Amino acid sequence: MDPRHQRIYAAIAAIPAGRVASYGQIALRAGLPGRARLVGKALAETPDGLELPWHRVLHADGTVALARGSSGFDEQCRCLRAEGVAVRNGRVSMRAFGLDCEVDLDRALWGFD
DNA sequence: GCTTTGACGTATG
DNA sequence: TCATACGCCAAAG
Repeated sequence: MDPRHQRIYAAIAAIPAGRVASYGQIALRAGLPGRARLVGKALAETPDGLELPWHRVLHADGTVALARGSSGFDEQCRCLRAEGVAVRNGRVSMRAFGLDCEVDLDRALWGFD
């Protein structure tokens, strides 16, 4: 297994439930600054059997990673909501649920950014 | 080797 | 909010 992918998977696995992170943040934690696309690559090629909270990985602006309307999109939203993350119209408030942000449910649910 | 193609990010307009 | 441009780099053909 490519050690870079291992670092990426480890970084993703380290995201606590109820929180989300962007591809860029994952790349950073994996020691690959600026290699966000590589994170997407790794996720797209996640080996079977490896359980990863991939649904906690979003775009930098908080939009859900997968395309709206795709099956993956629905599942990602479902998993996030199951963990208490507020998904509104295909996007999450990074201010409220991002890794190093204070969780502010009121603000997240009210929809302020 | 070169080109195309991404589960991306930032900067602009 | 949406679109474009550009940087980035690995994999596939």
